[in-house]
Amino acid sequence: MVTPDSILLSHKLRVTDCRVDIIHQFLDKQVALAHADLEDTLNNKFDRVTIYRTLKTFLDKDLIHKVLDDSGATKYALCSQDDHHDHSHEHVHFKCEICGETTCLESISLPAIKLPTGFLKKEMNLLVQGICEKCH
Amino acid sequence: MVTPDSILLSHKLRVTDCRVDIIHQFLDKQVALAHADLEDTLNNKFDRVTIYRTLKTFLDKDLIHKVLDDSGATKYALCSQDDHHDHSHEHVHFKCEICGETTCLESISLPAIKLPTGFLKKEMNLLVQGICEKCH
DNA sequence: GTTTATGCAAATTCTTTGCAATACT
DNA sequence: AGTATTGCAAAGAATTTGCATAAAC
Repeated sequence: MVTPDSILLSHKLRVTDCRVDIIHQFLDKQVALAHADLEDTLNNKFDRVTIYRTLKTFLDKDLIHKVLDDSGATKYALCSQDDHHDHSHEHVHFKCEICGETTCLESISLPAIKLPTGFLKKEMNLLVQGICEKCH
Repeated sequence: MVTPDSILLSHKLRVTDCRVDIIHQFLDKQVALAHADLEDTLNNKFDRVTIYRTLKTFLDKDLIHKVLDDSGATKYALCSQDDHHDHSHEHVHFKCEICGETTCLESISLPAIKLPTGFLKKEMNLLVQGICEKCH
């Protein structure tokens, strides 16, 4: 079973309140979160700086990844905990222009893209924008 | 022929030095530019604030569009000046992780994506990251 | 002449850094 | 006990706002 503690331990990170709470947020809400979202939800339980540092640590340890967004704010989402070995970052995300939420569309796979000669592909991110089921 | 002046006039914007210079940058370099890039290149010719406001105006008038980037900096590129009518924003961009440049791959078209029920697609952006021809 | 854009100053917001105190293993 | 994490203060970037001056039409 996937819990904040098991995620932290498997990534060789110490179990602290702040880290557990932040992972909880990602597990609960199945949407991408920005620093400000976490600050709001955890309402002053932790210092703003601690949240910044926690996100950076998670990013370094490949526990979360950045989610593209055109709003200017950097958003993050949990990396899939299954494929620890092949660290494929092929993501399809959907951003609703009404509620602003970004959801990860795990079910959809990215089609192959043929790049011009000389270009080497390492990672692909597809962001679809429109209106989500809830706001429809 | 596409000139800064013609672009400005067709978008019902006044022709000013700052606007002309910024459009020149976009036409010259065929890569996405951030505010800081423009500030550097135009080296103190215009106030930092004026560049911010110019970018916002261009964005509002659909003269430029945001280009997705995971670095945190907001990047922009000219909208294609041909299809003024069908304002399709289907973009494929390539970001080199060595030089950091983002190029618009006009030649590549985006494959169709089938969204789950209830989702309405309006815009799609594909960002491919890797190593570009120059840095190869 | 009227309207819009610019420059400057200053206010906000966002993010990072240093260091002592605290919590984790 | 030893190492990593947190909170606080403060510094540094990035972005926005107000207002008087200057430029465009």
